[in-house]
Amino acid sequence: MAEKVKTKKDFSTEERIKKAARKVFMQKGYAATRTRDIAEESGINLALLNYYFRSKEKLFHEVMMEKIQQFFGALLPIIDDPSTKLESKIELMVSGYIDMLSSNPDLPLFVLSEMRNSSDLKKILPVQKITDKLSFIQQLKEKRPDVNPIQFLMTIIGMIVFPFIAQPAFELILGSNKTELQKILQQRKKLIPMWVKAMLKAK
Amino acid sequence: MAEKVKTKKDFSTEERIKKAARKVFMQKGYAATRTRDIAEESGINLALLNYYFRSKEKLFHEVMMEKIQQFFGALLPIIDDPSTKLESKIELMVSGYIDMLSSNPDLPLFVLSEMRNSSDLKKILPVQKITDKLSFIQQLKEKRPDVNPIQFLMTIIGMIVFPFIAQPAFELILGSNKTELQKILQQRKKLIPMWVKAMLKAK
DNA sequence: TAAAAAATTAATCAATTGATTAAAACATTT
DNA sequence: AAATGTTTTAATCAATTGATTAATTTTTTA
Repeated sequence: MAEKVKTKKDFSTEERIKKAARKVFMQKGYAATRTRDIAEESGINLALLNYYFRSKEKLFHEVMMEKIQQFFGALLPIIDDPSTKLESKIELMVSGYIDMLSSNPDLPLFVLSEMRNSSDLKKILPVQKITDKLSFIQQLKEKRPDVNPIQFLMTIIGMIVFPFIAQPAFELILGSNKTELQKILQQRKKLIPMWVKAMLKAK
Repeated sequence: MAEKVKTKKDFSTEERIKKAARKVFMQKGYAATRTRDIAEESGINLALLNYYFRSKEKLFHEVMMEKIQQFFGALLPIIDDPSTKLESKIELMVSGYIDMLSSNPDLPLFVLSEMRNSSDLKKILPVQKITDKLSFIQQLKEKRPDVNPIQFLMTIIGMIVFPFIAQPAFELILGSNKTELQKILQQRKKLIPMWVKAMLKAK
């Protein structure tokens, strides 16, 4: 029941375990991960994992919260800023999100896979009542009142995120050429905004 | 070592196990699935699973091959038909794929998640040398020689598939309204082709 | 129908795995 | 330095899990 004691060195051990947990959980998912994998990856004794985090599930929960925040949170501040107009907002979110995902290519598949299971995690999502409040939604409604803004949101995010989710498949198509895929992802920073603008005009 | 004996009733038992395996594997993924789950789901004794399929992994492999075929195979015949021109090809693939995925909403996340692990599965993909042979790629090259056709392919498939992958997230946004999401997916049959045509013109 | 083969079951095994324990090593306080 | 508290370790536990076994029931063959 006693709370964890926070000493001066918040890094080391506890943080090393968490870092290893992030890596292993992200690569293999919750079910395929053994606590021994995490212990080995962080170079600590298995018992320390339970000493610091009580259980596999609790440790996972902490990592999952971080990753959900990272996945959804990176987008919200951009699309919710009322001071940037629609077109530059699109450029900002595409460019920013592609950069973030390039540094965390496993993030989307991890978050979306693990979301399906734990029903309690869904409740804690930072997605409460996005519907009308977001300035991005408002701006889409103004420009194209005839189309459900969710349709645009789905499409734009899908354009950005899907290449990361299907990365193994696309690497096969490209002859498992890793750098080629990187080049393509960078090109999309310009392509997607151009295409989205065309979409917004399409009748 | 002896091969499985194929009697007249290829359904029942063996097929019941496979059907249950499809359901449970698709819902929970390989690692989270216990053979006992499958046995229970199919109403058979646990030992029968090994009697018919030798191991969890072999059973999974059979299911996975099916699902890979279903996921990629449903697309190839449409986009590889040289007799349909680009625009109607787009309409066909969007409509057909949305229908197929509406009947199998777990398919994309399952296939793309499980692909990341088993490296041997990648080799057996029906994606060998898609690059130039596909008439769809050729047609894209003709219409827009300035853009890598993979960029279009990524985008179109992403538009179609992403809503299914992120379904739990979108259900939250829509207030976990299942029918609302169905309506949106049906609308996309017309929206996506319209948008893709606009993309193809965009400079 | 008797014998042989195939299908099914209950019980069990061995390995894995999350977690705990008790002792040891290390650090801090007095 | 002794006492106290904290961190780390090796060993072990109990539950789970994939798989097997040996016996039983059902089906097919002769």
